[in-house]
Amino acid sequence: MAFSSKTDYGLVALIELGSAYPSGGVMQVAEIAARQSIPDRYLEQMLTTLRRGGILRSTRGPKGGYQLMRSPSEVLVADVVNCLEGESSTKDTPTRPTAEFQVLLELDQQLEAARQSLLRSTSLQDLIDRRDVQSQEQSMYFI
Amino acid sequence: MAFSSKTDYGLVALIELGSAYPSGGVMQVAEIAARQSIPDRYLEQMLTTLRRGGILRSTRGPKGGYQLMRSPSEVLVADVVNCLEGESSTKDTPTRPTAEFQVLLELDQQLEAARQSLLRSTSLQDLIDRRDVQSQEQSMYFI
DNA sequence: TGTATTCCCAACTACATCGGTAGGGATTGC
DNA sequence: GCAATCCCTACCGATGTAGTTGGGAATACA
Repeated sequence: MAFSSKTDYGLVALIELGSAYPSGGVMQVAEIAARQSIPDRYLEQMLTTLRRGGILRSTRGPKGGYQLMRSPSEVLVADVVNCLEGESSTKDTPTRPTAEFQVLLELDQQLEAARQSLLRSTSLQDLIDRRDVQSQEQSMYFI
Repeated sequence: MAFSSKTDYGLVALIELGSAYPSGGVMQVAEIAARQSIPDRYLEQMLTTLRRGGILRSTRGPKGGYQLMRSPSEVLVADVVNCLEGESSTKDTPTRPTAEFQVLLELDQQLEAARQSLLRSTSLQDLIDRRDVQSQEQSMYFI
């Protein structure tokens, strides 16, 4: 049960922006899209959503772009995921009648709680660190 | 992030069959479907899948029906969920190139592991017990 | 002031999946 | 033989996913 492509794209974009954060931290859609080989006009939509969600700020015109509102360690993966996949509106459970369905509802809430707990315990900075560790390991093969 | 209706229907059907297990434990599709108010011709498909998955056994003809292959405490919710939603084949990750996507893949595997862990720690008998406890609580209101 | 650059907003499309319906066949008990 | 039951497979409409596209509005810079 993977993330949707929206969520994936949004997260990798934020990893890029988070990596740039210490040094100014402004990047343009086209730049991020090129580095990650994803469609730029599509990525634009995710960044717009993240801006509306208070995670990014944008500047228009030449030399414009996007940057993080907070530092990478203050952005939780849960924030991002909820922002990006909360999108498709408003499906509250139609509440099936029987006790059996009720039990499944509880089980489902248990699963969702576990998921949120993991997502809340991971920050953007954690993802950046993992990427850096991994890149390091990768380069070891060439020694 | 709820279960699909297939998974829901399959699980409630198994709760019904599990409750009947001590006393013979044969029930017919139409019977289960009526008790849970779900479309019988649709439920048929889920029970077929569960039979192919080795969770149910079936008998045809008059007085036929379905029954559990193992006792409810030997059937894990993980078995059922994997059987029912493993269905729609063939989606192996197209393996995105960058290190950033790799990190997301790991995170996703972490989430999936947590989910499976919870589903593996819950048996059909557990669900039956929870339903019974809940029905008990429900009836307390009428004292 | 003009113009290129960048983000902004919204509509449109192709395709897959979901939830369900439907037709007809195979087995079995009576 | 015949009715009950499961079995297999095709089909269908609605919804969601993964984009594409067509413009508009702000801004740096000449």
